[in-house]
Amino acid sequence: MEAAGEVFAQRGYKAATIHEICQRANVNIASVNYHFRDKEGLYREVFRYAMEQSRERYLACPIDASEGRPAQRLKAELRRHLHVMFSPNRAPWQAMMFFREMLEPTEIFDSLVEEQMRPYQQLIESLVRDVLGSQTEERVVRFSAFAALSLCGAFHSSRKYIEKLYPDERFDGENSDELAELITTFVIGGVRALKSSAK
Amino acid sequence: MEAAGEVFAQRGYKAATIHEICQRANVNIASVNYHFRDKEGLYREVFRYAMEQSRERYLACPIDASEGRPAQRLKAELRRHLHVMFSPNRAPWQAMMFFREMLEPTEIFDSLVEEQMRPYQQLIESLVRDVLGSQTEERVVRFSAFAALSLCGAFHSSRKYIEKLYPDERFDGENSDELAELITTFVIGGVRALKSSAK
Amino acid sequence: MEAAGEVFAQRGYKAATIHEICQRANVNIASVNYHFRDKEGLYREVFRYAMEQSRERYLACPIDASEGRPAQRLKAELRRHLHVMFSPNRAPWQAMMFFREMLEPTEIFDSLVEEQMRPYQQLIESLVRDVLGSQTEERVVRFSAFAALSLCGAFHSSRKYIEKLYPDERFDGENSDELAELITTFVIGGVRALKSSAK
Amino acid sequence: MEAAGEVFAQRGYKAATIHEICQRANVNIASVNYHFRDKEGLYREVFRYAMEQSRERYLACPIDASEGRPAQRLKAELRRHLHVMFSPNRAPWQAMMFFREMLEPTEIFDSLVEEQMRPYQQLIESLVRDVLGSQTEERVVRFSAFAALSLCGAFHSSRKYIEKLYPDERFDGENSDELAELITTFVIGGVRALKSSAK
DNA sequence: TATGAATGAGGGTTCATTCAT
DNA sequence: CATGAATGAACCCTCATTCAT
Repeated sequence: MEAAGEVFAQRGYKAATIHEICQRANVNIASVNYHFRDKEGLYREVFRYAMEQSRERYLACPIDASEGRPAQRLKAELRRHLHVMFSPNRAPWQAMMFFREMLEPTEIFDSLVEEQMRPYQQLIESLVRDVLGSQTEERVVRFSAFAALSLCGAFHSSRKYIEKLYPDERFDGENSDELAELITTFVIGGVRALKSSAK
Repeated sequence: MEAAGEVFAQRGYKAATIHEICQRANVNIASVNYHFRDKEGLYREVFRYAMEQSRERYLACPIDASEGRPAQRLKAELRRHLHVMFSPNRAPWQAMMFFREMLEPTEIFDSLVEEQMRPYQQLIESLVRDVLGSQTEERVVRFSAFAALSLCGAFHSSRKYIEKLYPDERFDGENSDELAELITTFVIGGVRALKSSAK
Repeated sequence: MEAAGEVFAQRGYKAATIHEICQRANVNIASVNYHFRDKEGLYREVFRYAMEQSRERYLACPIDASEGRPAQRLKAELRRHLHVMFSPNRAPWQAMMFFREMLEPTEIFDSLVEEQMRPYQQLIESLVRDVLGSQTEERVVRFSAFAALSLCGAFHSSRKYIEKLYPDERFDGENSDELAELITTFVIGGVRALKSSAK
Repeated sequence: MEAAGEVFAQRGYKAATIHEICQRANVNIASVNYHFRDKEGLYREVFRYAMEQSRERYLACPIDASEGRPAQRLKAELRRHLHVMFSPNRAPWQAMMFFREMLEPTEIFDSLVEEQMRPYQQLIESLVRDVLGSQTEERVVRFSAFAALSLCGAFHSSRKYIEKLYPDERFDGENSDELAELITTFVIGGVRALKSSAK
């Protein structure tokens, strides 16, 4: 029944109907109320499932370099992040659900932030801090980490827009490596520029 | 009836009810069908209205620098962009509607892209091209322009998320100037890094 | 505004909308309520108008023979009746409205019966009585008159059905004369058969 | 829920409300949409049901004479037809629905004609042909068959009109036998008259 | 545990009518 | 007289939920 997430992702919580969900899963409509008590219960469960899978995915794809110069380590981690995000065997609905929660947070948003996003955000922050030096203003570190991640996310969430804007260009999974190179280079450049200007 | 956009932005097209819309506007429910024929007609009209306002806002805030070094001109334009986006008297629902269209495009999305976003995208591209040099690969120019704009957008659209992540930090309109400084510095750094690596 | 009858005839009283009516007549919707007070008021007026026109039409097409043998006179009158009914310049909606009233009588039905149908029915009855002889049972006379008229009406009201049943046959206005010949012959034959059996 | 046909027959498809239907049947309004998907779905089903019942009714009332002279056989069949139509335990709404379809055909009308009416029409035609002789013009046969059946139908569908016209006379089920005698005599007379004139 | 039937709340839409201009 | 705007009632339909089997 986890494929019900597709519907939630595609339509949003309110617009998604358990009718469509159960039809895709070839189960009875009433079973939703039996197993999850509520439509909301189903949503919560699907969300938990998505977070779990997301965590596993990061664990399954280990950090490929914990050594090297700080900038190289940040680059490597961002490359991994992009790789996971654009992974072809990753259901695209999971990212969609996360995005929806950011636009209109429900009560579940808290757990998403705390359990999933903050830890990763802090990992990126530490890598950024290594690049910028330990005595850098915390604000700048946070800004950089957020900028780096949101940039990665933007290329994923705005796929449809980019497709429409540049029909002959491709900034998606098909040439994910080249995209990763562009993004990481850009981010590192941005981070270093902040380092220089902070002096 | 333009304040109906708030509901569309907050709830999404399907989940928004004309009941709530008309209640906020203190008008009869049936008036929607009279004036706009449809719920969809109302949505279209609200969207047009948002685009119109957005255009006016950019015209009202004149470009503050058409001279100076290329990087300075790009910085100035991004600063203006951020200033317009975080403008306190700007209804926050407009950005929200645009964002929703990017996530799940309707038939309206085309006009949004062509009339509103592509022209501005091209303006940024030309500024980026000035920084990178005219013989830069088109792909890199496009990437940089999109990255710059999406970075600005990210700090606006993820306000709630940032608030939750860093309750004591502020990356929003209240200190928009400082944010603009960080973003523009980051972007210029990123663009320059691409320039260097492309050689 | 008399062309509004078309809508009433085509859709029925309830299903007809004054919107469609006023659109066809190129007038304002509110004018209906101004001139006729009600939708029902409009209907009544249109009905009156139809009855008036129907009367005029019969007067305009005078009885072509008041002499000859009784059977010939009945035949002549039925031929005239069919001729009027299938008259090409006669709006088909008038018959339709009358038929609708027969299926679901409203308060206007009474006046239709008394002012319009009963007089004509009595005219046919008298012609039938001439054929059958004056001492014929009243019941038989009435039956024959009704049968004759309803037979004429059936070929008009069931046009669509006949078209579907016999796509290559035509029992309508285009060869109204031949149809009249068939019907009148049939009716006279029927009436005479009743005369014989009554003995 | 088959008693919903009463409402459709009385009011017509558009004017009939599922509210009234469900109230009569003492069921929830939404159940219509659950079982028949649509108001139209309900209509279709009710119509099918009516046709089914109509067929059964004819089977239940066996042909009472397959021998005798041709005119006697036609008479017998018409008598049976009238008997079925005026059968006291026959819901009057079924004829009404058929009649409505003839006046304003919907997409259902086709199946009504093909499955129900054409076969019976052809039966009557063959009986008429026996009376008239096999080398009679097809057109005359068709005309006679239609005239015979529409005459039977007219006395049923115009009951209310006849009641108003002759309040003290009765041409309905109560003395159905006498009516049948009148009609069949009339029809045979008409058919024979056509036979004579065709020579 | 699973399923088909039933239900009530709520949503969008239509439409006749009224009102102010 | 004419008209555009506004309104409330009513209708069909969807959908989450409950219930009996």
